[in-house]
Amino acid sequence: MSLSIGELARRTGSKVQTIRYYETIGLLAPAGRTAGNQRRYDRATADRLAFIRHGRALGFTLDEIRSLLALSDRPELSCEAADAIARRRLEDVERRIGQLESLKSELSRMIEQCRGGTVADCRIIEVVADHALCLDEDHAG
Amino acid sequence: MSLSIGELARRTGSKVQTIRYYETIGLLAPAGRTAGNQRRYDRATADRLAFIRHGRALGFTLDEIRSLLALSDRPELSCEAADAIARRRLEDVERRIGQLESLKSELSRMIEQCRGGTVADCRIIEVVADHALCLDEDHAG
DNA sequence: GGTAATATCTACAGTCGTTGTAGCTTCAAG
DNA sequence: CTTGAAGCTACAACGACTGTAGATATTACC
Repeated sequence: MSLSIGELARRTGSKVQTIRYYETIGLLAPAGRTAGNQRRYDRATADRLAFIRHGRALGFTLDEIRSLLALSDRPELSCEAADAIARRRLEDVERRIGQLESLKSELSRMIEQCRGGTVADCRIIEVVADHALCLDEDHAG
Repeated sequence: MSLSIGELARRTGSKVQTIRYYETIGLLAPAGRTAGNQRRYDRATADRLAFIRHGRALGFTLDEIRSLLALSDRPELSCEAADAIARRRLEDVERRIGQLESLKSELSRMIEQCRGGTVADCRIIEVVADHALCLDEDHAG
């Protein structure tokens, strides 16, 4: 099984440039080349890329993914490190959800109070202008 | 009332560079200068900056803030446009919350199933490696 | 007035994770 | 043999800052 970069992109839902980018930052090893200098990929690289893309979809940074990949190459190690990375990510996600919930209620309230009319009495402009009109102080993103 | 850039930064919770950045992209007008070429700010600019920072905290992009600022300068106009911008932002926030909730449950499930041990049987690595192990297909970026 | 610490100035590079572009070469199909 | 798609490299752009280097200005204190 030998894939061109385009096919690999299609199968993993990546863009061609993204794959090349992963190579330049060392997340993927330099691909083998055809006589005409085009990259060819094997199964292992395709799996690795799928891992990366799925990690991204789960919200991990490329650095975290780098660590997870390093771990997955050392199956005999304790998975403590992987656990820590995932927990850190989860905390991040929870914090972000909290922030967004507070934004959501602020925005909803602004929109609800906007009864059309002119900018002069627009609640939206007013609230953005004056933080003190906010219910929640917590939206410091 | 005439503020140095540092004092303005302190009062609005911005960084000095951020204020200069807003000037270079035209979000703030070029500031007046002292004889020694240092920027000085009046009340109006401080208010404008507070508007921008609060808009950012509410999740608006700088382009949206630009529009909101333009509107706030034209109080006689209908506030329909401001309403539309806020609604768009709210939809965005709600979509983002949905995504993050799905990530959150995926991550929690991964962590919960990780019982220590070695990487070889680590649920976290396994799930990142194989999308098919996910409950929810929906965490696409 | 002198000096030292702090603040400000400009200009530019770096962050993160891509995405887009320009100007080539290579490949596959008809 | 030609055409068009796909690949190549190298580099710039995105958004919204943040950091750095090296020069100048201001302020506080003696």
